[in-house]
Amino acid sequence: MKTSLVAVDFHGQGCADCAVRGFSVCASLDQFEMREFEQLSRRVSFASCETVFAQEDRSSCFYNLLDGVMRLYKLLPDGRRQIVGFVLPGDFVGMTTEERHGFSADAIGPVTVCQFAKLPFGRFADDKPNLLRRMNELAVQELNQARDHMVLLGRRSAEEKVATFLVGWRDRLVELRGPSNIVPLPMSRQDIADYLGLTIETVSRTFTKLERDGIIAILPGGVSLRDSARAEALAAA
Amino acid sequence: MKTSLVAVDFHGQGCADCAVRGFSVCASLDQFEMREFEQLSRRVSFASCETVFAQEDRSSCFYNLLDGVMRLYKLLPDGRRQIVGFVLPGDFVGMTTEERHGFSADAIGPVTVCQFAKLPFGRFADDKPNLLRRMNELAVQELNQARDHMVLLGRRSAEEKVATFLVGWRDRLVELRGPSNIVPLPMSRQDIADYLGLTIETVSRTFTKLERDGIIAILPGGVSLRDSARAEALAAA
DNA sequence: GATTCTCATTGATCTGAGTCAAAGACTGGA
DNA sequence: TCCAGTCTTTGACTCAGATCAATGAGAATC
Repeated sequence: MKTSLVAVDFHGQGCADCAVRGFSVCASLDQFEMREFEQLSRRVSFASCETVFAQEDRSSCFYNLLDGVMRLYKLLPDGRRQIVGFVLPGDFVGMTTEERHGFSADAIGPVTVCQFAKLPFGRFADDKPNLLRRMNELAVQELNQARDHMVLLGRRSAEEKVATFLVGWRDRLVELRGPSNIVPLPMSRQDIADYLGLTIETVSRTFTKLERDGIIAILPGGVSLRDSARAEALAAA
Repeated sequence: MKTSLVAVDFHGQGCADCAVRGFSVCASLDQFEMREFEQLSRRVSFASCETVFAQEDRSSCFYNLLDGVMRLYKLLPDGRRQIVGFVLPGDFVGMTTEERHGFSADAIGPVTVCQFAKLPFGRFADDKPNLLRRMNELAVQELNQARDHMVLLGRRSAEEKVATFLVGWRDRLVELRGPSNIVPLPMSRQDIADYLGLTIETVSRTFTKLERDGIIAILPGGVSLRDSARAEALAAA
C-alpha cells in the first residue's frame, strides 16, 4: 500500500483548515484560543519507518497525528516487542507526566504530525477547563481501549484475536472515511502479531483459515470482510 | 487473611481526617474547595465479595477507595474473565465518559469507599483546573500501567508473569505501608490467574516452582520475597 | 528481465500452558 | 471435634500456538 491510508489535506499551516480539527483535542477550543494554540504547534513530517519518539527519550513533546499511521510499542530488554496501539489521524499521542516516554512511536508509511512542546502546552492548558476536560475524555477513552485489549491478550484464542483486530480496525477506519468492508492493513504481519501477542506464523495461518471459511478475502495490502457478521461474532464472544 | 490489608483510620466522616487525603485526587484541592467537595461525597462500606458496580451498570458514581482491596474485571459472554486491575486505598475508580461502566468492581475483603455522584462531581470539577489536571495525571498513570500489563499479557512467560505480579504488588504495598518483603495476597489464586492471563493450576505450579528455587516462601495469605533480586530480574527481562 | 530483498505463507515438529481428575489443606459452623 | 464446603496443590495427559525450516510472491535495483 503506497498511497496514504487516509488522505488528509493541509495546504496551509493553519489550524483553520486542519483536517483533524473537528475531532481531535483542539475541537474543544474556540476561535480565539485556537489562534493562540496555533502559535505553539509545528507541523513535522516523517518518512516511513522513522521514529517519532523512542522509549526512554525525554518526553518533551505531545503529538497530534494529522496524516498516516503510527505504531506504539514497548520493548523488553531481550527484544520481545508488544505493540500497544496503532495511531490514526486525530489521535493524540505522548501525553504523560513522566520525565521519559514509556514507549516508542514510529511511522508506518509517511506521516505528518502536529507537534507541541510539553511546557508551553501545559501552560496554555492550565486555565482552559474545556481543553483539560477534553484531554481527560481522550485519556479515559484510551484507557477503555487498553482494558479491552487486555481481555484480548489474556483471554482470547488466536482466531478471536485476529477477528477482533480486523473488526476493530475496520470500525476505526469507518469513523474516518465512511463505511466500507475493504480493510486496508498498512502494518506488516509482524506488527499484527506483536499487537495480538502471537507469532507471525500464527497470524498468517489464521488469516488463511478465515479466508478458507469465507469470512475474509486476502487482498494485496489488506483484506475484505466478506462475512462481517461472522467476524463480529468471533470478535464478540 | 482476615485482618484488613491496609489499616486506615476514619473515625469521623470528614475529609480533614481522611487517611487517603494526601495522595488521592483530593490532594489537589485547597481547604476551601475541600469543604465544598466534602458535601458531594458519601462514605459507603461493602462486605467481602460484594459488587460495588457491575459491567453495563449505569455509571452514575465515581469512587475513591479508602480501605480494603477491590478487583476490576471484564467478562466475556461465555464467562471468561480478565481482571484488569487491583485497587488499593487512594486509587480513584470509575472515571468514564461513557453511559455505562465497561467493567465490574467488587470487594476483596471488606471495603470502604468515598462515593461521588458523577454529575455534581463534574459540575464541581468544571472550573477547577487543579482537580482536572490531577485527574489527568491519574488517568495517564493508569494508562501507563495498562500498557505495561499489555506487555506482560502478550509477551511474557508464566514464570515472568507471576514474578512481575509479586514484585509489582509488593511495590504498591510498600508505597502505602513502608518497606517489607512480606507480600500479603488478599486475592485468590483464581484472581491472580485471571489477572495474569493464566489458569489457576499454572499459577499454583509457578508459585511452587518459585518456592523450590528459593525465590519466594509461600505463607498463609501471602508470600515472602526471599530473593527479591532474582524476582526483580525475572520481572525485568 | 535477471537478481536481490523482504515479507508472507506453509509444513513438520515441539513445548509451555491448558485440561481433566484427584488429593490435600483450610475455614467456618454445628 | 467433626463435617462440609471451598480453595490450593499435584499429577497425567492434551493441544493451541510456538519454533524451526523451506518455499513462494512481490517490490526494488541494476
